[in-house]
Amino acid sequence: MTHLDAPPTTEPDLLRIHEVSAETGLTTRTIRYYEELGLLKPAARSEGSYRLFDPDDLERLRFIKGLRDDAGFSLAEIGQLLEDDLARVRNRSRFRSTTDATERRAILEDAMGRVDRQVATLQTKIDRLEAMIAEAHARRAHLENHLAEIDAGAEPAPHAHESRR
Amino acid sequence: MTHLDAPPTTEPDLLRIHEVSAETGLTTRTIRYYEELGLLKPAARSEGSYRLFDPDDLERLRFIKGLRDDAGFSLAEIGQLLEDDLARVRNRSRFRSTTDATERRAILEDAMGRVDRQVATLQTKIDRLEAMIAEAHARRAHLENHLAEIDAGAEPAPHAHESRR
DNA sequence: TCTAACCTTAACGTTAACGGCAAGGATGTG
DNA sequence: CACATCCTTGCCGTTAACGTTAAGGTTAGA
Repeated sequence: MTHLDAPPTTEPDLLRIHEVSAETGLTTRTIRYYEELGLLKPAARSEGSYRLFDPDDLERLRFIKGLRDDAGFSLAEIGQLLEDDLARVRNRSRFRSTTDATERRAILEDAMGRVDRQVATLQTKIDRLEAMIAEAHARRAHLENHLAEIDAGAEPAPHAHESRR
Repeated sequence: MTHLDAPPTTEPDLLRIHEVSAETGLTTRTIRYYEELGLLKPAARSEGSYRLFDPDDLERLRFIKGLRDDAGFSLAEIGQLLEDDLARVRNRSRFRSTTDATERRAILEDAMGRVDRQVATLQTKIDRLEAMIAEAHARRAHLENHLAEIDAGAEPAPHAHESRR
């Protein structure tokens, strides 16, 4: 077992691809594939061209996974959503490179607009899902109605099949 | 006691695949593919083995499309959700074939359970999406915080965030 | 009846999203 | 320094979800 801590010589907490895989639950192949698609930037490379990932990259990968698994977005759609995120990261350096309050304001407001768009996209999906739930509830109510009729103990009206929806 | 309806010798409003396609926005190939996967039953066939669809089939296809596009479920997952729906349709004939109130109750309660499971599945997805929205709101709040600092005057507090690179 | 427009099955092609090698270089540990 | 592990870049294989002919049967209208 190694007893010396990693001395903070230069950059700390940079992970190699296998550790990132264990951390995110994505396979190394998938991570490389996402980079190939442009969803991720290499973060950094070691002397021997090993990929090195920082915490921001992990967050980004988890975000991608969430959009993919939980939201069911395609990688193309995720690419759109991440274009926003990517611009946000680029804005960080721009942000630090200026002290002009007006420009900083503009950058921040731009970033906020991007986040708002992400939220709107997700909200649209939620709305549709809720509409489907509402339909399901309608079906359920219909069944409950039948049940009540039976409990009332009689043959109900002819019920000429479904009417309009 | 109930007098019989007019004999439905020939069922009306049965659509052919192209009309169904126009009606649902799915291609004919897709509709046949869904049947091939078992997501849909042929409804009926003409003398020359043309597929004929009734209104229930249209509803089912729209439901499938909603699960696919809006909810982002795979066709395999949709198959699971529809197993419930399919059983529901089968139950209809069983339902009509009995007059035993107890059995009718059982069938209806079973159907309600299936609907409830569909709702739960959809709700799970909504919950995850809302969690992602919450994260986005957190990012937004962070940005707003920065903005407030700028508006309050130049250099803000040290800000022990992860601003170190 | 004849034909244009629709339908059938069968089979091969395509794209997205990876999985799985293979050949060779990089790293760290005894 | 030797060796076991990692990593790299290809490149081919696979599955899902269709698209696209091809070859031929069916329907409805003039």
